[in-house]
Amino acid sequence: MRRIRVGTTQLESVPEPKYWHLKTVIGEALDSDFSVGEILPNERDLAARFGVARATLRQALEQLELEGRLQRRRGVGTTVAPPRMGVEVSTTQQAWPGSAQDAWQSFDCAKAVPPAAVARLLGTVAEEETYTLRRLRVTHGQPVAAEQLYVPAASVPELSAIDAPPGTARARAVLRELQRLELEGQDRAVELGSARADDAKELDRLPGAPVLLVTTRYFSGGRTAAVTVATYRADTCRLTFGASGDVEISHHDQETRRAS
Amino acid sequence: MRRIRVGTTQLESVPEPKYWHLKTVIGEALDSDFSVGEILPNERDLAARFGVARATLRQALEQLELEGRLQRRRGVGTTVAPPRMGVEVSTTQQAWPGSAQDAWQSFDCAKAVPPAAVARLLGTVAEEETYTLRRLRVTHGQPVAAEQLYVPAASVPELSAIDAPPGTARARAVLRELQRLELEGQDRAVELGSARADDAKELDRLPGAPVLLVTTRYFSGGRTAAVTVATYRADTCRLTFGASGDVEISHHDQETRRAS
DNA sequence: GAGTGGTCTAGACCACTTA
DNA sequence: AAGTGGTCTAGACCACTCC
Repeated sequence: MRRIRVGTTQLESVPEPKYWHLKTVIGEALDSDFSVGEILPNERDLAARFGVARATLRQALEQLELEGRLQRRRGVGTTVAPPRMGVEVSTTQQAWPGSAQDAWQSFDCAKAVPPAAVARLLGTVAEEETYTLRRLRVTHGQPVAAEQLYVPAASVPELSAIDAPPGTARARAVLRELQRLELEGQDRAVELGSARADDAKELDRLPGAPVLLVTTRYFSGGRTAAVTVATYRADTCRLTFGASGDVEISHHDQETRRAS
Repeated sequence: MRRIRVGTTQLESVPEPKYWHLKTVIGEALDSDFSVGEILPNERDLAARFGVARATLRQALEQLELEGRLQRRRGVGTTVAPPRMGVEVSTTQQAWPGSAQDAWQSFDCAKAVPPAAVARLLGTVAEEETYTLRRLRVTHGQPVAAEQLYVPAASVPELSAIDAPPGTARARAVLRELQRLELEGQDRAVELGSARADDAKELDRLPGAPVLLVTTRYFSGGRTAAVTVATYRADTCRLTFGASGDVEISHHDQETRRAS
């Protein structure tokens, strides 16, 4: 976009996009001139101040929000976000969901046909209904993840569908039955996704917000006995595997000064 | 945006954004009418076909790309992306970087002052120089991750700076010294980030592209002996922790059909 | 040079929160 | 009612790839 000239000789072309440059400038300002929770000037003011269109300014803010440095709320404003919180995901010794106090609160259970992708993981035949629990993970008073737990009826044979009506009671019953099985192993995958409408609502985000999808398989009796798909807010969470949850990490400045 | 009316009574307001609806429609079309690698019509055509502005159409495509369903390349076009590849990140038994064939190829090593965030993890004093290796991870012929490895000089006391000049030779020397230490434990964190310019270039993406940052700490002698920050392409990678790397997972359809 | 996706503009209106 | 961020438009030009 800008071209640097010395005399009349064009030395270097700098096609660095405006929004990228803006992001850098604002990012540095956040480090030096703002503190956590502070509100920024509104987008129209900022755009005018930097002499760019609002759409361009927004592109920069979007990136900063993606990196967890800003928080924007419609009707309210843009604030400086606190550092991402470390959310433990590993649990060194493997355990069924619902064991002990694992920071999740169940609040619904129905029988439903799982998405094709989940059915494939479970190894169930298409259209087969499974228990489908819904749980929410709350940390420091903030909802950080919504989870869908899929348990084929075959995994909990002693649970009759008549035991409890759909709802929290049945959710507890399913989790209780799972504890009785021997957990032979588990498996995790993390990928980027965008929030479905229902997850977004529970996580207090807009639909389509970037999220980290954590898919876990639980093995028992030589089969996949259960599968969970957890949707973590990507803006506020850093998933930790091990004991690093208590350490402050911030990737705000990634540049490295070279020496030799 | 659209309002559904029966007679003159407004029954339900559907403020679902256009781009969100578009994303759904195109997503379904991808499942039924397109196969992996196929090229879509260009953005101007698509926008006209759906009767929206190009910016709106792009918002939908951006989301689909974020979810790993599309691949867009400037000057070329938009193609249907293959399912994300599972990339093993855990290594069940812990090991130093560079041990055995771990799919990483080192190609540089310099001494430099690490970013403040990394220095904090290492527990080094500010401005202290550390060995700074750069590695690339290639899977199926595709670069999937770029990594920065930080090793304080104190961790490899037997390595004299004069041993080897900066470059691949010194990189090998540092890794070799690390193997001689006893690894007492390691630690991982995963979070969302955007690609720095240098990483983006090596990963064949534009700067700012969404990436998964994997930060690993290696413990030895009661200290943090090394830290790595790996930048994985979020569009093409699914990080796996365990043995699930070989299984096909696709989160294209997440909807669940309810029953009871 | 033609065609693609990437950037940018200057407006408009909408949905939401707060006072 | 005022002010915020979210959505959308209709254009323009740029950087890149490929023929």
